[in-house]
Amino acid sequence: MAQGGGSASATRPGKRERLVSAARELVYFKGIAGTSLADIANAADVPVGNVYYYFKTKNEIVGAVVRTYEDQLQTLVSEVERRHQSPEARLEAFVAVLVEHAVAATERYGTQYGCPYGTLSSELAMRAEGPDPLAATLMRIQLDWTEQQFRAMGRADARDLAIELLAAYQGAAVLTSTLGDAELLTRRGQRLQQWIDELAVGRPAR
Amino acid sequence: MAQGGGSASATRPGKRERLVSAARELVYFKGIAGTSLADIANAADVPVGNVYYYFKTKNEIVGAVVRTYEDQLQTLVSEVERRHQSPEARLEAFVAVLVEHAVAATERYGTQYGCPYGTLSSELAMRAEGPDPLAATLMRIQLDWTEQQFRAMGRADARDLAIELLAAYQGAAVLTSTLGDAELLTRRGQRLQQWIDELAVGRPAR
DNA sequence: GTCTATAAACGGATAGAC
DNA sequence: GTCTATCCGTTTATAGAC
Repeated sequence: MAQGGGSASATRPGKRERLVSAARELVYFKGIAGTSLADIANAADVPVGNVYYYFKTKNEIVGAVVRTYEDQLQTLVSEVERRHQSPEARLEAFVAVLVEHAVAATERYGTQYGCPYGTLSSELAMRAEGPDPLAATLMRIQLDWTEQQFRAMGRADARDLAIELLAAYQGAAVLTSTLGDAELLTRRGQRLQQWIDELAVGRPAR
Repeated sequence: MAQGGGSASATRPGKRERLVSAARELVYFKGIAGTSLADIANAADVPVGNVYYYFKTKNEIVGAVVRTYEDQLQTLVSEVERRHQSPEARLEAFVAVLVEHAVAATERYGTQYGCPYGTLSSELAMRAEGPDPLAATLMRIQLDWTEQQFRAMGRADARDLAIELLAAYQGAAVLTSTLGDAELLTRRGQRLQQWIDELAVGRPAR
């Protein structure tokens, strides 16, 4: 299968990586359905038909993009765990990074976009007939890790809190992109961090 | 323009209404991009090419769908205001209806779908170049009404609370559809109502 | 006013030359 | 292993018959 899988030590950028990278960007901005293979190939500076040498189907490219996000999330939480000791500090840092990413995308381009994980997962869930495991993965990774932090804080309702936190962030991202208000996400992120703080201080059951 | 606009007293179902109704359903389940004019015409029992007699373009149909949702939201809040006096009761009823709608859609079909307003608005925001007023309308209507209720409760931070409430609901809808967990939305809805209760009781600033 | 037939463009995907 | 040329289905949209 071509020249090495994903994170292998390649000798150069590699067309496969370029394709996935371009696909990720385009899918984030225009959605899966709104992104054609020609768009991807064009953005990656790869001949159109040549795409099929690296991926047998469009869905396979989307799968690779999801895989990229999985890795990114894994790296993200590892980094957060390395830099912060307490679960509450880790959660706050996690929220901060998510918000930063979205804001960074906004500054690079004109309009306001939502959470990459959320929009991609939503579209995957919609295009699938029944429940789609691929659509759930990214959310579940975040959910599991967040729950773990709340549990480390001694919360018995860790799962519910994890759902509450992620839902709050995802919803804020939706409002941000639909209203086109970049500041909304930042403000909501700060309030979420405040909420985490309050949970950490005491108030056992809420 | 054919036989009467929207809510006029027509003599029969009418093809235009059938088209919009079919479009609304399909767009909810498959998204705008995932729904073709042939799908819509087929579901509405209208010849494919004939669609263009009623709508000049696909975007126009989508616009009509959005318009439908606007009316539905207007009816919804009017009904809620008629049935409930206190702002907190109104907010709780509003949340209850939103959750009910999503759950009803789940029971009619197999899989779990998100909030119709949210998914549609998100897709509209994504397909537009710059900020899209159409994408913002549905959210803004809900936001304004919700803010109004919080203000009636004497909250100075009414706008922030409105954003918090809607974001919490939208996020729960995203998680629900991506995880395929129907119960999640119901549970989150109950917690939101509880939260509204607590705000009503006292705790002025939070 | 209603519908059929069809155009024009684009999408994903393939065969096969280099 | 890399790229070109192309096929075929689908999609939006139109022209024009009834």
